[in-house]
Amino acid sequence: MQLEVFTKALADQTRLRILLLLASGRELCVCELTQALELAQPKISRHLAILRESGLLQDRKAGLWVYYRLHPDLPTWAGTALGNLYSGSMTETLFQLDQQRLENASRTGENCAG
Amino acid sequence: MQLEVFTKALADQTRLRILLLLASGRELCVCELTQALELAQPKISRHLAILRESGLLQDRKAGLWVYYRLHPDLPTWAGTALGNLYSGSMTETLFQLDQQRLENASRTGENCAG
DNA sequence: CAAATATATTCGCACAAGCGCATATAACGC
DNA sequence: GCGTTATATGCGCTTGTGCGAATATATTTG
Repeated sequence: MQLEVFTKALADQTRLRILLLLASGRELCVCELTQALELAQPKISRHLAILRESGLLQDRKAGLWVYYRLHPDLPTWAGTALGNLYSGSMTETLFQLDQQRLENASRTGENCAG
Repeated sequence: MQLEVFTKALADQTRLRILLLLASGRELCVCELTQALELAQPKISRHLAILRESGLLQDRKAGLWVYYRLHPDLPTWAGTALGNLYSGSMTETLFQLDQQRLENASRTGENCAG
């Protein structure tokens, strides 16, 4: 993982929001992300593709769904840096709401044909 | 310090190189940075201005020189994240050479009318 | 095979960002 | 005040980047 690739991947709000939801090591499918971020699906998919091609995320297909998680080969410094950014996100409403909507969606299990 | 401001500030190679040289808490003047990065002075100055306006750096004028350092009000998570990126930079020649050229310049004290 | 659902991709566009070059500003020494 | 050194800024240009809207590709179900 090249440092500049890493920082450029973080430099977009949508990608940052996605990464913070995955920072804990959690695995999420595209529709869960669209619900949590309340953004159009093509937009999410395009940014997920960028993160995958940058080596930050790994995807796993399961039937109709595609699950994304932090890439297991991510170097330690990168994972740790993400954790620091997660700390920094605690004071910003935007990111907090993402987390809440994610919890709500996975608790109620609503849609994604789930 | 807003998370997105922070990540966007890091998303340029020149700014990343500057920040990694300052990550230790060290204070450097513009001419030391131009020597270490081997880049044109106006380019360095413009990126320093971006980092200052983003709240990442603080400047201090001393006669003919302007010294830059990490902004003292930078939140803990930001400083720690920079430290992690510094770890990530250890495997990349580009950043290593910056550090070496900086050491050489400050050891020999060459120029900057020094 | 058809319909439905989940995800990915293409396209044209608008805007942001970085660049080189020239020049402006500021502080110092004589 | 004048020249010199250090730093900052303005300008035109080119490239990159994100966007919305439409469409394409899978996979499942009936």
